[in-house]
Amino acid sequence: MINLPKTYDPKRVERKWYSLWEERGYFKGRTDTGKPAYSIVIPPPNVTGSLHMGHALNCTLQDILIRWKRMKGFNTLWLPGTDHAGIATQNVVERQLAQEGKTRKDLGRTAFEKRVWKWKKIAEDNILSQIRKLGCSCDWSRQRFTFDEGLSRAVREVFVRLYEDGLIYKGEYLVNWCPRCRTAISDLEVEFAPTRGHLWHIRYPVKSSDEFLVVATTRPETMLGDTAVAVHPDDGRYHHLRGGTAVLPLMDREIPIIEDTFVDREFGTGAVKVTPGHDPNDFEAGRRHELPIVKVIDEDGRMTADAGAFAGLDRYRARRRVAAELERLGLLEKVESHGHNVGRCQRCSTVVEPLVSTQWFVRVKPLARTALQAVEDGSTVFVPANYSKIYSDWMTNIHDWCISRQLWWGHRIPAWNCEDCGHSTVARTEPESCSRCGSARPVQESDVLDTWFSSGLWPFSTLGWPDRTRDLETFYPTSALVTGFDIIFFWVARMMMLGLRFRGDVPFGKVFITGLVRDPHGQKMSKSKGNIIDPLEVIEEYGCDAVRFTLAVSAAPGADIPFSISRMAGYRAFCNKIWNGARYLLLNLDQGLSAEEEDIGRLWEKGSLRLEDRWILGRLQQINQETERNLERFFIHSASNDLYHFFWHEFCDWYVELIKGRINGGDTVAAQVATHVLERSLRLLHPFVPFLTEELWQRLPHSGDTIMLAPFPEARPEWIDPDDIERMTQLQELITALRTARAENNIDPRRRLPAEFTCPFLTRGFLESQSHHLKTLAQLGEIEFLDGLSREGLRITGVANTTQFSLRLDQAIDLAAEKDRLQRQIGRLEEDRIRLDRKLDNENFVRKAPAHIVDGARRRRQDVGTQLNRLQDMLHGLPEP
RNA sequence: GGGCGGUUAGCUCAGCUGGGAGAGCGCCUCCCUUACAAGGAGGAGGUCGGCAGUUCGAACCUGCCACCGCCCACCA
Repeated sequence: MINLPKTYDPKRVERKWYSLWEERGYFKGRTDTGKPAYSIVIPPPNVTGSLHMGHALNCTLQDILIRWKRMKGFNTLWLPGTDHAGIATQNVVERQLAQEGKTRKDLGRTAFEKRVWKWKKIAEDNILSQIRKLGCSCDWSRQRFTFDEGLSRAVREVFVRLYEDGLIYKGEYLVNWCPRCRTAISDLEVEFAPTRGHLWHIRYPVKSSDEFLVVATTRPETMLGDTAVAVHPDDGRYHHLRGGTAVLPLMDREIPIIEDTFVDREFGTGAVKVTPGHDPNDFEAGRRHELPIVKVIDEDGRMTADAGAFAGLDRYRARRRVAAELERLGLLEKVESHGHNVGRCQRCSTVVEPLVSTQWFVRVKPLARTALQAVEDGSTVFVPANYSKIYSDWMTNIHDWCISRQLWWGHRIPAWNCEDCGHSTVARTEPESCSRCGSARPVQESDVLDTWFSSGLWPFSTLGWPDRTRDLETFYPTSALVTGFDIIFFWVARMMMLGLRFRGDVPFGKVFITGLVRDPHGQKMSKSKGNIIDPLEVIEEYGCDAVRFTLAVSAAPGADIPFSISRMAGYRAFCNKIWNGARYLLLNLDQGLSAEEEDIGRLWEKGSLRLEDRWILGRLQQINQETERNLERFFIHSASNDLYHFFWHEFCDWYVELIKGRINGGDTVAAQVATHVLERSLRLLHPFVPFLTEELWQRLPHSGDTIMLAPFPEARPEWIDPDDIERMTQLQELITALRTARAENNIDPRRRLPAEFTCPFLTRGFLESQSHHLKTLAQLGEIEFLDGLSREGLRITGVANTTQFSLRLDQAIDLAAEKDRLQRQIGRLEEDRIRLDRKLDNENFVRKAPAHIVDGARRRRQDVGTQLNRLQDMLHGLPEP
């Protein structure tokens, strides 16, 4: 006897199967097969901590795709790995050090790097075990890390080639600087937030005049670095000052009054102080007008020696002091409250300081052109499609990318600076001498690369590039990328540019953009709100398959996902339902029964199948087709939802209930069909709920070692018979109407009631053939078919489609309630009748609408008429209360 | 300042190519019927944000408006 517990126990099952799958090498991609490849590279999680719900969603979706394609016979590869995440990881470790009262400088670079590597190991082990707990079928033999030996080689190769092609340059420019992280960051790493501040109006004396030029600024401390005042060339108010000079207060520096169209005449006084050293606009203006740059704020956010009396002060302190000093001198005209955007460091929220420094940049325009083209011509397709516009807009307006970081954790820039002539020699390996002056004293650049530089290579660096490997040949370009909208620019765009540049082909054919996983009320999950749901905790409590299914069914493309615990409980129940549906069949099955497609085909041809068999087989084919279609277009929410409904509410609720009598009577046909449908359903469900389906599949008759490698079912459209499905629907509606009538009259569900039916001739034949089902599922006794219903005795009555029924009672019912029920039903039908009449009376509708729509309306109108007549009849037939 | 998305049942959301408004959870009634109480049967609940237009027909297409959210942008 088969021993299956009454409820599904995920823990036991999950432990068992994952290690077996992995040990047997089922996850491995191959290079020695003629099968078409389907590959995905994981968006590598940062080694900063543990996985959150977003990762769980992302991984689940990828695993669904990979498992599906694997079953479809593709040579699949899902390549896992992690990201060294430069600045983010360095910050994590620095925080740990701070707990010990230390800074990274106390350790020194080498010891600090060692410390980060130690942490990396811990975080990575943790992350990888979490990915395994999610059931992900990654090829662990190909696991990569953005900072491992091979990938570092790829990074150097790319850097050198870009440099040689003139696409990387070093120079002194204004960059975004984080004074806390003490590094330059890219434009993307600055997050702007509306902030309430002030607008200081400052009087700049005009040289050789009593006049003042009033400028407005939100950052008075930067005035110390002003090297001009700008007005609009068409601004009549200032024409008399053309070519003039202003005297910078506090510094007593003479600065020119320049004219430039970047000035907005409407804003403030129409005169702008120009600080090329600390403002992006002013920097540009400074270059146009060849203005000197005075750097008054340093890398720590303190005032430099060039800030005169304010040197050494923190920038905010300096702001207050400058304002106070101006006030004292009567040069502060007014201070207004002012709202504006302030940029902060993405990693630490410190207010970013624009300052001039020497950095390395990628000239991205040439790269962006190809990357733009590839999306326009459909080589890479975004799902949902509207993201391609967001991508294109960004690519079109792209600025050069600052790639150097003054950090310790990351790929050292492969450039060696000459101690003698200052030249940078860029090379794949350490050069013996300076490439310009030949000096033997080149020292490697201490800066590291932006972490996205290495992740931008991920789709090919992980496959062995720059070597020409079988892996590259087989799996590049990858098939799909699954990722969040938040890293389209950071990551997707860079991969597109670099993939096209170095592989001559897009890195992926499809980009599936997922939304944000939110808390059950649609709020963003965050530590401060305390509403974080830990994937591991819910897996522990509800089982991996329930968590996966919840994520899958919620994942409408591009939409955010409120992760609902109550919903997950519902899907855990679904897992249990699958378990018990299978359990029922297994407990009642003959061992050795064969339920392969050919067996069912023979039964079909011999005509041994009954209506319910043909119906469920037809529905299975339809669901199979739909699942395929939906997965193909990344409608994972629809695919999973359809399967849910089919398995539970069609297979279990109807089919299994319909055949119980046959099963008890030893009908092997029913057993075969049921087993077949179950086995196919498990395969269809496997990508979504891998553990449960494997566990059950192993107990069913089949060939093969694992459901993972069993073929994904292919629909047989010839098994879809619309007539069967239509008739079955009618039967279901009648049974439901009978149940409703009983329930609403509070009839004991166990009591069998004798029934009379009146219906059209054709329906009668059909119902007679299905009367056993009516008896079982609606708890009926004797059934009679009459031309008109008799009226004697106590009865409850009802109607479904064209069939009228009457159930004889031997107990009193609440006549008022029954009357009320009939009237409600009549009311609803009356509304339908009016609506349909209006439609059909409309000549235009009849003339212009497609024939099948008009026919459908006519048929419905007829049915509604019949039902109404019958209900009226019944209502009048009710005895007075 | 530009761009994108959303507004559907008490809650959270589906609704594909325009043609009888759906799911899960919650709520109410009945039932522990030997697959499953993490279950079964039934029920209540919606002017599909507003207005206008296109159409025989609009939750769906178009325009305007309102509110919410997101992204991008150098307004001192």
